[in-house]
Amino acid sequence: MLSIEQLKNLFPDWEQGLYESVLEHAELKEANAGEILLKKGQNIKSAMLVVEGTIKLYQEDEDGGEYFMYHLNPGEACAVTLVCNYHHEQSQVLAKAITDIKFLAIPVTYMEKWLNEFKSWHYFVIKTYRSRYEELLKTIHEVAFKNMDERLEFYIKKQVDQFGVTVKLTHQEIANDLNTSREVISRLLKKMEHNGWIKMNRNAFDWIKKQN
Amino acid sequence: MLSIEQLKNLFPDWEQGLYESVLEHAELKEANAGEILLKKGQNIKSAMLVVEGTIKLYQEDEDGGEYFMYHLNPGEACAVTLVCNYHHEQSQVLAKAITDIKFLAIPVTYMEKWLNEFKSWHYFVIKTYRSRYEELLKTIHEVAFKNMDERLEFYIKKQVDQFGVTVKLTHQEIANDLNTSREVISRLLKKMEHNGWIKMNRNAFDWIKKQN
DNA sequence: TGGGTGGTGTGATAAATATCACAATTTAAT
DNA sequence: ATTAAATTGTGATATTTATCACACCACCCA
Repeated sequence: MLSIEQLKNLFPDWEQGLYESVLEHAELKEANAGEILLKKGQNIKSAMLVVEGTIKLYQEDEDGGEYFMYHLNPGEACAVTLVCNYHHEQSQVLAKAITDIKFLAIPVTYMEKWLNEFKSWHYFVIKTYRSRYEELLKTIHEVAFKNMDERLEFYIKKQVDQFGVTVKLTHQEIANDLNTSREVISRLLKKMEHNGWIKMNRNAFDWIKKQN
Repeated sequence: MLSIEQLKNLFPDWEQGLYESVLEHAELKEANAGEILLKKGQNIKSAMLVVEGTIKLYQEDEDGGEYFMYHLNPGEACAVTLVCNYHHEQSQVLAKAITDIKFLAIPVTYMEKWLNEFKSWHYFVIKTYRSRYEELLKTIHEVAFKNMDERLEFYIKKQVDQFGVTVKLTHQEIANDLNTSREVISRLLKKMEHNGWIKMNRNAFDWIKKQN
């Protein structure tokens, strides 16, 4: 299990009692890069708090299409699984481990209990929802108003923020995340290379565009 | 001002003290159909709880494009304005009165105070965020995966749920809400008419498609 | 009653993206 | 080293949506 100091580093705004209750009742789980942590339609039985690694949240179409929404990092919670007051909630989204990860799984019963006991848990839940709500707003803005070239740039920048200037993704993987085809991404990346925005390698490229 | 009974009807899950505090500190405001209640980039100084009428939440592009997200009805709160703990938050979205409306404006200072005093306010805020988060998920699903014909059907159904089977909107208004052009909507509606899904009139049409 | 005005219909064309086909290249495996 | 698999490049074509141009029609109103 985690030490209370580790918990405090990850979640600095909590109350003392909350740390103790988390240590007592949450389960520390691990998953490997590539594992699906949350399927569409799956019943939610515990909340997920990221301890280590990165999780990707995305939507899935009936025909297998995907659309990337945002990443979850250590110290963040999966809003979808914070189903206070709602039992038997079904997930509308997918969560996949991008790296090897560790996370705390909190049974829904305790999530509700803590709402009554810990103010800091309340704030944490609200803060989580608010920040994810804002991520979704950005996603809608992109997909509703922008063409693929701009959406690709937006996507790459998120990858760069997350993992650094070397983006280790194949064209196909990017195309999946943006619900388009590999050819489209290949052509747009080639154009970015001509413009001097990226330096391409096999299975990866570097983002070298100077901002403004 | 409202009576405490009206408040209880609108927000049945609150504590007694919360009703009283709302009556004391919230301002009951009115607005006419068509009025913009929240502009993009506007500083949020009070939360909006709908008492009467319907509010439309949508996003705006830099080039004037729009995209409809969801409606707010009596008993619901605008998630964007529930900026607990965050001061000087800027709105990323627009809110417009679709009908004449009445709403309660709650100063941010009280919103935070109530988080400490009333459990039911906490639940209300969390519930609000959760339901709006889910609306945004649906919106992303439509705009990321569906063609305009399906998005139009999805849109019309939301209008029907809100205002009944007679949709009183011009093709241009629908086109604005879906960030497309009037011609596209006209042609798709014509197709729906041929398929027997709608009966068209001037400035309005009836949704007559039988479900499944 | 005869213009406006706003709403709708529709063809022609352009632009963005999707899809198909296949070549070329790099890496991994034997 | 040689083959197989994965990745990328690229032309051709189809589909979807956007844009332009203009006709037509209903309704208000001076």
